[in-house]
Amino acid sequence: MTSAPDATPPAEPARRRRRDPEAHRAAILDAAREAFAEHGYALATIRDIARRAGVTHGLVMRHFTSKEQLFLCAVPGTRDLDEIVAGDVASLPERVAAGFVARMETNAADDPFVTLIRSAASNERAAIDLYTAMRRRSVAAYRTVLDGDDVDVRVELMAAQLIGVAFNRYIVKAGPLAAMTAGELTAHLSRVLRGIMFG
Amino acid sequence: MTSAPDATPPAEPARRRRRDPEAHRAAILDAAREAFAEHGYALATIRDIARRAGVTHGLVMRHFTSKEQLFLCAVPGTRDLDEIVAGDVASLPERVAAGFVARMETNAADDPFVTLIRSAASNERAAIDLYTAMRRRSVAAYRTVLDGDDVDVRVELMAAQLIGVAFNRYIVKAGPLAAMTAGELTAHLSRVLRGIMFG
DNA sequence: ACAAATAATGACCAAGTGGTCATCAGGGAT
DNA sequence: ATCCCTGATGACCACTTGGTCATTATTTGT
Repeated sequence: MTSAPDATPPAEPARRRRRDPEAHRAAILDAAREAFAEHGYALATIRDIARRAGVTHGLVMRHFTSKEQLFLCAVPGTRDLDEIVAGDVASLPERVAAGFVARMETNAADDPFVTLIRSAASNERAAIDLYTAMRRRSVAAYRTVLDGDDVDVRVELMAAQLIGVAFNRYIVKAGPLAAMTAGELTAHLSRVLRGIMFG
Repeated sequence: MTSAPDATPPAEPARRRRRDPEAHRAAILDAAREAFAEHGYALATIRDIARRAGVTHGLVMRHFTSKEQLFLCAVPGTRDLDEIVAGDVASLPERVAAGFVARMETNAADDPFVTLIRSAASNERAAIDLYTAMRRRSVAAYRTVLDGDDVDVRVELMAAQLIGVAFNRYIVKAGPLAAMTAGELTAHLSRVLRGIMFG
């Protein structure tokens, strides 16, 4: 019976069992956002998430029932797009570019955009659904200020550009797009998005 | 008619052990290309590849030593880009768009482009390396016909556009970009690429 | 002070992974 | 025919995964 769980590693020998469901739940969600963005849905593991949150993987299951549920709870939809879109149409490309870069630059580490790109690779239903919902919402937002029957296509082409840029700069992190400054990126993106939107 | 021509009974009870290393090697490579494109590096499994190739997973290991080796052998670099690039610069965007769409449309199922996008999501060294090599080669090809100090950036922005489009149309397979015909896609892509390249 | 309620744990499970290896069998050379 | 090299197999290994559940420890109500 040497079932000693772990012979007191130097750090914390008497780690008292905390009892605080709300805090734990929040910690798990944060950890999940991080892990899912870092590895994508399929490759992120519940145990790793539990470790980051400082709890056991059993507790994660207790709170969220399944990996898919956790994913759905942790990864939010797109935020603040409406604010960016609102305004005069002429400068829309600049606002979109600036908004995108600002958002990604401050914390690409657990941005849903990155998460969904990484996750969609695995054909996981949950990820595809979230991605679809996100796209639908984007198109709807743009529709409030743009018109024309090919708005959808143009919005989609802009989204494609952003996906590609995100892929290179924030996922693969190599090449010219990853090397340039945020300002330069914004400038290039403004020009390209303008071309897509109004070209 | 009434007598069943039992050339191939539903299940093969006496599956004789074939001995044909070259054919098997080729079959494994084909199966690997397919599987890696379908699931990405991390999520593709050697056993599944073996199954598709009609051999045992032990044989796959025997031929390729490791999953990473198999990946490197199976996923080739970009082909035929030089031919597309060669020609008058004025119509480059159209040729690139048409070449891209033609290639993806005929067999996106095991295109290295899709494979690398799906694989890079998992931060796998082998995938990242292949992707980097592919990008380097692309830039080199374009450099033979274009000049200017921001060629690299423009090429990268075009690549980003193609990645985004590939992501929507051939990976997620949803939305306007997935719904339109190949011809329409080519037209849109021509316009957008032209804007990126010469805008 | 005690007991009921329940948050948290950790042992456990079946399934699946990449990788190893003793063994077997096909077929060319003799 | 026979031998023997080696292509091919499948049992096996250590490990990881998502998920379950009996136990244990901590609050809270009384």
